[in-house]
Amino acid sequence: MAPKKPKQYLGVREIAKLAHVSPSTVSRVINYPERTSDSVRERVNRIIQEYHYVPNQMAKNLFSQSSNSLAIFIHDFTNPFYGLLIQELGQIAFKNQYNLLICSTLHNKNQEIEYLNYCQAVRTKGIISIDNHPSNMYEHLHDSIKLVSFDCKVDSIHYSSVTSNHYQGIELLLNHLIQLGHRKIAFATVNSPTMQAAKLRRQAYQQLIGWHHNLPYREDYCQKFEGGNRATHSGKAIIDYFMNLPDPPTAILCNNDPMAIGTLMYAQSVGIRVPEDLSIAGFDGLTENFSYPRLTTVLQDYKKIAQILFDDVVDPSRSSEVHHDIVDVALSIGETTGPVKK
Amino acid sequence: MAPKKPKQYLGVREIAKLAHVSPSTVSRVINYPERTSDSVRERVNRIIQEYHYVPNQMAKNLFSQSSNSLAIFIHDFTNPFYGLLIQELGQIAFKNQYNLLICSTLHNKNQEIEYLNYCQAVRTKGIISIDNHPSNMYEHLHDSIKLVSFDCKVDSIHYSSVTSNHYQGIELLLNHLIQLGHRKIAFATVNSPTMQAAKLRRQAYQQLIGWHHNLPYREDYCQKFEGGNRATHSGKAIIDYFMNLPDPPTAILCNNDPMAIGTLMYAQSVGIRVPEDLSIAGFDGLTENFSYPRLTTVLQDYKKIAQILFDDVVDPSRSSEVHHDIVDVALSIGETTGPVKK
DNA sequence: CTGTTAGCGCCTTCAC
DNA sequence: GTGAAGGCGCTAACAG
Repeated sequence: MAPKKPKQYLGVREIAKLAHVSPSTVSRVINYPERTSDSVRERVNRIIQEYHYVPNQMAKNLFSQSSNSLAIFIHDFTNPFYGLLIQELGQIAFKNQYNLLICSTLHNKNQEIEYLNYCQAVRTKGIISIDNHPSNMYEHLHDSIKLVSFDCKVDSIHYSSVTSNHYQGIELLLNHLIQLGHRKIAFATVNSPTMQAAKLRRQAYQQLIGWHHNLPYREDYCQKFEGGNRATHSGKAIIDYFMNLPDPPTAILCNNDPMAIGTLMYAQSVGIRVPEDLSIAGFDGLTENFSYPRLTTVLQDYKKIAQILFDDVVDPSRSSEVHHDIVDVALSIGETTGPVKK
Repeated sequence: MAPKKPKQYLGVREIAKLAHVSPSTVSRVINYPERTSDSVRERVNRIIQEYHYVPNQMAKNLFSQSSNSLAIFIHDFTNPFYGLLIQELGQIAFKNQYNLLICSTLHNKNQEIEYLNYCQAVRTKGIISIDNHPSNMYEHLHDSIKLVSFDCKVDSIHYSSVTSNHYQGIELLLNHLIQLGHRKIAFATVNSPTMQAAKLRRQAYQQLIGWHHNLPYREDYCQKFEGGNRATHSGKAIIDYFMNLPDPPTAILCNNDPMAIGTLMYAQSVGIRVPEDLSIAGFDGLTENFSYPRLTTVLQDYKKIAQILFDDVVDPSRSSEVHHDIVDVALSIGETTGPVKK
């Protein structure tokens, strides 16, 4: 039979009529083929293919009381690390027959609430909240909706969370720099109060700096700069600020890769040699954030993070209780860090 | 009443019972409040709020025969430009009560087909295909599903498309460079055969180079390098190749911003001054792709693109026929292009 | 192995 | 202005 382009969606009943069977037999052929006779199965399947029958998922959903969907709440879609994470989540979801609903909230509280309502309306299985600001918006969330957050602080008693081991990352960077002889290590953080990851990294720096060879913690070495979309742009401000201090640092840790790359580029453009004059390191670990020379940075294990986020939401053995996972990171030594200048 | 966390989803019937009205009255209060008396409306609304009643969207969908959803087919999620585009699409969709289904296909044909099937199963209103490779997978797509593609070539008779005016972009760049005195202008393209945008940019370069002051088209000035995720990494190869030609160019156009930034960084790291020794320009126009010095590039109008994509799929006055829109671009002159060295 | 029946939760005629 | 009845498309229990 020549395939025909359908003009109108067919239902089980039409297919049943065409195959001279009952609707439930059609349903059975699709869902429990082993419970049907060969002859009937073949006949029905032939009709299904010939007419391009596609079962109405909405009816299935209604019946099963679930939409098999996961919602992703995210603010900044243009952050490539989050892109990678969502892509990975998409793959995992696909394998498990889930689909991903994108709720891009752009820090709009009303939008957040409307999306949240929609998630309940479609009986979403779970919500994965990425880099979302703390909020009490989840208080009326239905029990059947699991919520798990990445890189953000929510009600830790009721909801699970996953985060990279930012502390470990900073420690690895500091160890590396100190081995290279650095003692004057600055930290460029971001001024966004909502980013939990940034806060943790900054705290790790503040705590660890004193424990390594008893370096003094200096206020002037830990400064806030513009982050988010404009992180790379902060490079100029970072160099201008730190290199004009009376006692400038010999190494600068940046809160994330874009900031580090901006810093690197600006340093080079004003004649500061990296790493001969200044060492620079980032945090995130995206292959796309490649630079010349290659950036020393901390790699986050996005695959593992995605898997845990997914399991926390759909795997019954995990989702039944609240977890707070911290995922190991790894140091990636590039060419932007080197021995301190004598 | 103290708000109570629901243990189980309520239906119209429960609400109706609690408010001492019939289910249809509850439905009417929600959908046609003006057709109800004040007293009943208030009473029902009070119960709805008190019990956090959320109408089951799946039942509504089943009844309305539509899921009010749009699917986005995309390969590379980590491209920030596509992130920006999807974010914008998400905003437009939200305003119009649509939701976005993410189908991240990663060049996997089977996955593409399964997603496509799912889209039909949920009676998706439309599919927006971003940077997708040409394929005949759409041939059995149901008539009610509108398809529109961005930056990719599909069956142009049956499906609409939107694309930036790549030709215009290249022309603006070439005019700019020629005004600066450049005559030896190279083009670094990508080796991906599936990217329609790259192909159009390369063709524009090849055609235009001869028309501007009768510059000769030189094979050796138009070369392919690695693109996609590793575009930035191509910087070394680009510089190594072009600058070692017997007659090296004075300006390099790159197919996209990441390539241009990689080229810029590598050039600087090996002591080539930009723009004094070499002019470099990109294409895409993302604020995140900021560099020092600031990159000369072509800005794509992602807001307009998103709006057209959306309208092509849901606006009946547009979606009823096939459109092929080409969106104007703008030149953003930065500091990586300058007068040619004498 | 197959057909009949009922119902998922909602909406919309149609009477009253 | 309100209630009763039927159906959207599918599936699962229950007969045969």
